[in-house]
Amino acid sequence: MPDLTHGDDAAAVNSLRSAVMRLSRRLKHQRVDESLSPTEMSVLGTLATCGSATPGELARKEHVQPPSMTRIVALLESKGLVRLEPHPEDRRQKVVTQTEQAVVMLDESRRRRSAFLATLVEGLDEDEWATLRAAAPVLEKLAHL
Amino acid sequence: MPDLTHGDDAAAVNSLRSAVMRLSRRLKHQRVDESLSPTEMSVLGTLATCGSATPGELARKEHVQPPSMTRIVALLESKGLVRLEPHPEDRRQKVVTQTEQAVVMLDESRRRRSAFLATLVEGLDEDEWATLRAAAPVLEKLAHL
DNA sequence: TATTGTTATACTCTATAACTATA
DNA sequence: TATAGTTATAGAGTATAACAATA
Repeated sequence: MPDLTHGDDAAAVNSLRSAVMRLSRRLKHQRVDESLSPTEMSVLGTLATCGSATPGELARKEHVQPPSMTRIVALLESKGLVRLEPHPEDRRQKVVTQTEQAVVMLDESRRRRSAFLATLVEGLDEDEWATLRAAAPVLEKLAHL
Repeated sequence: MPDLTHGDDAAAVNSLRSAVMRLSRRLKHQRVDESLSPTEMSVLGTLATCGSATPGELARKEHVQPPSMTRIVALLESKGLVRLEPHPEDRRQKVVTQTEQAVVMLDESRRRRSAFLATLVEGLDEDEWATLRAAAPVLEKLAHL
């Protein structure tokens, strides 16, 4: 448990916040599928790892309110990227599952995303990129805490 | 210049993108001043380092279109956080400068932001936090490329 | 009575297009 | 003719509040 009252740590926190906000604004524009928002992409990514989930679970994981997730899931279903099934035990809930089409799309899109980020990462040297690569899983953990 | 055709690098890029998007969504809600958007805060941060700039320069730095910056600058001025002066050499341009009030506000807010991020960072161990601290400046560089 | 999900509605932020003033 | 900034307008994404169905 880091001591955030320390000056350097506070500075790092501010630096991190600023960089994350700026980067996210740029990434928003680089969409795999032009018609899919970052959160919609993120939901597909989550489903790719956890298999399937209820709308409520997805809303909590993506830090979005339930009505927003309703809208997102409906849009993804209309595009054939997820399938909605009744919950086996609780008839209030639904189960959202990714379709084969979503798997193919996510896979196919990886190349394009890399292409854009490559243009940014090429501005880094090997050491900087190594630092960032090491930090990626930590950032993911932080985002999920 | 890293080789992004390599599988691990591509995976790191995806991990990075996902984490940055998720984190940014959460940070959006943790505002110093409830009435200031992330971009507005970011503009103040930029002015804190570069002193003053024209609206056009700010729009480019924040990766926002000029009309959006017009709105942001107008809002910041109405709150007494920036001052608008005529450009000394080009009467089409304006010079945006931070006020003393903005300096105080940014300073005062640092504690609060740290308080929130601390709750997340406390979920990391020392090594993870060290990794993230090292990556912060690289992320900033990447965001500015 | 509490919880899951939905519908209706409004708000915030940003973008594009068209305009004004200056270079 | 080109550039800096603005105004007007539209669109995307999200939130809150009120509601329906089920537990």
